[in-house]
Amino acid sequence: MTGDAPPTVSAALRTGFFPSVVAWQRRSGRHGLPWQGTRDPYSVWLSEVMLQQTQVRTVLGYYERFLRRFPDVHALAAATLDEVLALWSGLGYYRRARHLHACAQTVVAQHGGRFPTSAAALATLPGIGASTAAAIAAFCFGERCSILDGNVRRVLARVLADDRDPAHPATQRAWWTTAQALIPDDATAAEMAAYTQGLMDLGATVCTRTRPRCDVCPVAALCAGQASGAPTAWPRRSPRGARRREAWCLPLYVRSDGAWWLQRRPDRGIWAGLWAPPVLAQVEVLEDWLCAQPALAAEWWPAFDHTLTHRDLRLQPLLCRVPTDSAAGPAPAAPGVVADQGAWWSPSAALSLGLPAPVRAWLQTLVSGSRTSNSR
DNA sequence: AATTCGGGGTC
DNA sequence: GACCCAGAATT
Repeated sequence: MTGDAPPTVSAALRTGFFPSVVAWQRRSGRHGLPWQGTRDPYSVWLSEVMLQQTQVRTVLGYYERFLRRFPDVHALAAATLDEVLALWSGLGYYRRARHLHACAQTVVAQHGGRFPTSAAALATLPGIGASTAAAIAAFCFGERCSILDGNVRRVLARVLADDRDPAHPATQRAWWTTAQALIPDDATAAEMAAYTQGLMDLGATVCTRTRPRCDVCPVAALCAGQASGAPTAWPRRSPRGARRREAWCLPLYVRSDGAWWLQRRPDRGIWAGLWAPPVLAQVEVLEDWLCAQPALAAEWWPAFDHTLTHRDLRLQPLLCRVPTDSAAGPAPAAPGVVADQGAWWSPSAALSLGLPAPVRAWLQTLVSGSRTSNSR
């Protein structure tokens, strides 16, 4: 199918897709995930936000830990952002954690601690977009609304043999319309829950990216992609986006009497709100500083790479010691240090903070003493 | 409409 | 490496 018009949903699809997915989910879908088997909007919301752009396997450990610490929306709303970020540390897309916290506070302050019950109302809350709102509304309240995540986009593109660019907004609008049209007017709440889960399960376990298992697919008979014999031709690959840029990143680990100086990163940008050492973008700044203070020894540790969505970071850790009595005192006089945004932390305390993954990895390496430094 | 947000997994 | 993953917010 080509062009900008929404794809026509055939009568066969309109009548057959939904019940096939529902029946298949009940028989062969996933049922044991920790966020299943509940209609508690808080639990469902937490799982949906964690699962945004994140695979189930990655989320599993985080979800249980988070729910133990914050068992309901009131506990989460009463927490500090630092506590939330600490539990989110390593999961990435930290704006999600900030929105999660803000959303909990909004639900408590403006909705009496109860989540809105419609997708439209849910979508007005921080961090809840159209797809997440639909997931919560369908799972918890049986609303007849469709999700449209990466799995569903892939399934739809194949079922419709739709050649349009998945990244194009017009394509997304058309697929929202199609997805909605696949839901019967008389779908029950229980069916909506099974259907929504079934769409996710189908994309995750059957209609996979590289090796779709059309032989066990409940909608294979309705699928134009399968009929073509080459279902992996869809979804069409987007034209290459912007290439990741390389960036040097020189974290300056300042140590004093066993304590580490860490400071909170700005509210915007990479690793927003997390704790990290001062990060220099240019080595010259540090070298000038060191030349002026020959008594301080700086150690250069092996550089390593860390990939983000839009950056190829090349991290060059630097280790610097300052006099032993300063750990209880003021901020070190070092490049990049912002005194009122930082503090000294013991190793164990530091590792309980919200840290960027490479910072956590490096601190752990250092604390465990499994490596020796390259003194210079 | 295009960019900006992490980190980990797969092939 | 390329691509993807239960996307959303911002500009």
